[in-house]
Amino acid sequence: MTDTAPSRNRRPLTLRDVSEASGVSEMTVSRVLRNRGDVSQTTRERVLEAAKDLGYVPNKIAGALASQRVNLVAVIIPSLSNMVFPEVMTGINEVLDETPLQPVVGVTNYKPEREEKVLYEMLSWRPSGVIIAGLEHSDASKAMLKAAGIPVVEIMDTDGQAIDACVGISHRRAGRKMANAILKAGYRNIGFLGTKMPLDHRARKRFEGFTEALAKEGIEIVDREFYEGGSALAKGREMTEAMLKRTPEIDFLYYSNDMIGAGGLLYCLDQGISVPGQIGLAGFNGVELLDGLPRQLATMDACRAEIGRAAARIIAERSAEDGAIGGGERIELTPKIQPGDTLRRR
Amino acid sequence: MTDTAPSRNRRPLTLRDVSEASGVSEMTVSRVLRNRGDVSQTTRERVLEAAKDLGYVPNKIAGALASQRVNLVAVIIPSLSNMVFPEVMTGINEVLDETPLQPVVGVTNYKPEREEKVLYEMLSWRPSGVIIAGLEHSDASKAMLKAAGIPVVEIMDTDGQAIDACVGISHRRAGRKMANAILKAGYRNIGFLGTKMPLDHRARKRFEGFTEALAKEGIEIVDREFYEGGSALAKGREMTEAMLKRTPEIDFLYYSNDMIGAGGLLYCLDQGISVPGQIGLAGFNGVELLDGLPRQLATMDACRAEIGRAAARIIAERSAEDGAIGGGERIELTPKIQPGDTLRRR
DNA sequence: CTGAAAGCGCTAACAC
DNA sequence: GTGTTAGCGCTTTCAG
Repeated sequence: MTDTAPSRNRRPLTLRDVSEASGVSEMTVSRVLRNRGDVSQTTRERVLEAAKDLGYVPNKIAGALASQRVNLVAVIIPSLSNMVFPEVMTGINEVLDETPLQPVVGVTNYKPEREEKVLYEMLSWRPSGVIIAGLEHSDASKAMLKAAGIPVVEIMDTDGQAIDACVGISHRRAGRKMANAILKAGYRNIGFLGTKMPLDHRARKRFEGFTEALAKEGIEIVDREFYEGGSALAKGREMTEAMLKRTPEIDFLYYSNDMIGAGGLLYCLDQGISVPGQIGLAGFNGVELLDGLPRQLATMDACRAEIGRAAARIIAERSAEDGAIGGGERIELTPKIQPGDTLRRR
Repeated sequence: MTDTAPSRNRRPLTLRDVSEASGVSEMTVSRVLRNRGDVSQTTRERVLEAAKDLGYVPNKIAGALASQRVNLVAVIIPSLSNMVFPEVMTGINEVLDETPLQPVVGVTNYKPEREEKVLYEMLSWRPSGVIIAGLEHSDASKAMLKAAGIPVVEIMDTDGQAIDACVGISHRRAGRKMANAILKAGYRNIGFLGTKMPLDHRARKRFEGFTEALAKEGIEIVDREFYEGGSALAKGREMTEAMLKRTPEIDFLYYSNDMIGAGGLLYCLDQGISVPGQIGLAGFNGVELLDGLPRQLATMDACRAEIGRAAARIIAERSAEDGAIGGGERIELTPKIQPGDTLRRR
């Protein structure tokens, strides 16, 4: 803090510093640093060396203001601790890495008011595009997205009205598909276990599609249970135990995600319940994380990485064609059932 | 795309638009929107209404350039799919939510050259501070961090020389501690299972501390195995099987993370191996995710959330006192052993 | 191939 | 309380 204090509050270097150090005009320095326009080999080298010597880092704020171009893509998702969104991010990164675009993520914790705030904050940096999870947003959020004048891709879900482009799966259809597979396998006394989150619209839609398809065959869920908080694995265990004790005639358990499903599976194995003979089980998501359990849980791949890739591609393409908006692309992917070892085969 | 095409390439609204719409000077509009300085109640309302009507979103780029202030904190981490970094993020968010600061995350995938690129990219937005995982960085990265003139907090690890501030645990000490606990429990034929990643310095340091403490008691690891890629749970199973077949005298398996440890645990239970009697097991990280397994794996809490909180606090404090740099705070947290059910008690 | 001038949209620092 | 004047550090545009 005294004699050897690190240079504090040092003025950051500017183009002008590089210009003076290299004896080349600011403009030419700028051209060299951006690889724009023709610059002679000699000046180029001189500039590069000066910049490196000084440790110059360009100021993107100024650059963005001057060029009216910001190579940022806002990515707005509900959660990171979910295992599903990191995979979406991977897909997004994969595509954006090939472009000048950079993702910036914001997390909403499934709260509309947080989404609104995060969105406002991100839009105020004037990104080149927005990738946002879900089709349900507050009116204010929708208004902002429409007014932003940049490409908007809503991801994960296709059941509803998109603002602009949209990439995802139909969760309603996914629920129906699983219901039909379960019925076809001969199960009839079905219990449902899910999260309490009323704002997880995709889980809700899966549930709706599920019950709807059962209803079509004149079947109703015999029991249901919802949880919140805590370790999903442990919760899956507890809920399964509670439900099986309460409703012993159950022969199938449908879980709204793989983690609680895995908990249930472990419980059943512990109890010596025969799976999938006595009881069948299924989850949702296809999380690779769980490969390695004693049995492979039946599940459905949510196409996470592909959703990320497709969304990023849309932004990248439109951004290349000068930020055209309103393309309205709609990509519905088709999740496949992975029967694993917990869904009886007929 | 034709008649009802959404307004494309609309010029974004500026302060001037709000100024004109409300009949108040740009400066006053700016004051209202930032809650700065005294503005009469009437004009304030008039401005707010105009801004809302128009759907004005301030341009932070221009604001940041003019004020030389950017309320962004760069957070640079190796991975998101790890379960450990999301928890660090949670801690960071918790603290920054109370401040005007906003985290922006960059992911390096454990690659120094990517770290360099991500860092450069982020620094070029002139953030108020940097939180970066690890103490090992390329020379260029170190130079950038030193030259940036902003608070830098290196997190997760304290074994080494920090650039500025530092918050974490000593992984070497953590490794030693676990080794001593294992020896004290009476195990002598110890195998190690870890990741192949040579760039995961923290795993490496744990391993070093571990073998060092064993050596002090004249003991050497009897076998070791490293993996890469794939589902950690499945890999843990496979590696464990391979090692136990190869080296049947083993009585303890130390895993470099909880996921492979859990795989090993499941394998042992499958095989009817008595845990922790016949074989003891331990992992590292204390991932809550795994609560709910048939047995609780012995592990060590890495203090992830607290690390995030402490790091964010340092940035927030220094940022409040005008971005002072070189504070050099050093916070070493002490991870505790959670013996769970897989470490014999004496 | 290189340079000079004029902003980008906002805010700091003053006047009034 | 409110308005005016200069920039912030870069890039665009146009002239050489």
